[in-house]
Amino acid sequence: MSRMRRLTKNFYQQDTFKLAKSLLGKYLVRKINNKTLLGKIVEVEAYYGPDDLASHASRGKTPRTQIMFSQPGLAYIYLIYGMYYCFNIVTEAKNFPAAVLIRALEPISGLPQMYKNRYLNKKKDNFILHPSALTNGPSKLCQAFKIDKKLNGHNLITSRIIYLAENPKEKISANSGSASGGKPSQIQSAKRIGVDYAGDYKHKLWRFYLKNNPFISSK
DNA sequence: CCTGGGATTTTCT
DNA sequence: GAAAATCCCAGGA
Repeated sequence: MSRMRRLTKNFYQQDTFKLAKSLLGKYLVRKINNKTLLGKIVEVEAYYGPDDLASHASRGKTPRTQIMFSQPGLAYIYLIYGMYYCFNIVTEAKNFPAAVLIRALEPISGLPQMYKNRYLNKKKDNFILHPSALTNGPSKLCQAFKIDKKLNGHNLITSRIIYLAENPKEKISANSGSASGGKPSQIQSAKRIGVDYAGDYKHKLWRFYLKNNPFISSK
């Protein structure tokens, strides 16, 4: 793994949809007890503005959603279905609520720890599973990377324990899957998952993923 | 391949 | 009190 470079403030100041697509191929870095977990982002969803009925912010500023109205580059993490977390990156200037949900990663390093984080206390045979099962869903990747509400509001631009990075060699366009000279991955747009209640907004093609990537959560 | 139900608790009505 | 930006497992085709 060649040198990683942390993404800085200006990266997060792009508009939400550009940022969502730019995130594909970037890396999530998580430090726990001096050890590093690393995953490549392969699937995201945008939640945009006060009118987006799929967004928590469509019901206004509340104790939970106030972070979405905050500055770009913060982590928005919430509990879902009583037992899972989802990890988002806040976008857009203050008072305009928007965020990008990270839906799937390709696990890059620290896989043994990810297995532990996902399957501790469960009677699964860890090593039968394909590695994609570690992080091919928004709450799976939170388990694997030990992301929970303690990190809500964390600043990804300055944090030493959770942040985003890029590999300068992959600057133009992300490569998916194997490293051996593949063509640049294409970005596929699709409907967002699990938002059937969102009226017209359920049809928006605001999910983005790397085409044919084996680590996405769904086609 | 697909469909349906249970887990579990915060959040907002 | 209902719903939720999910996951996992069982059962049927």
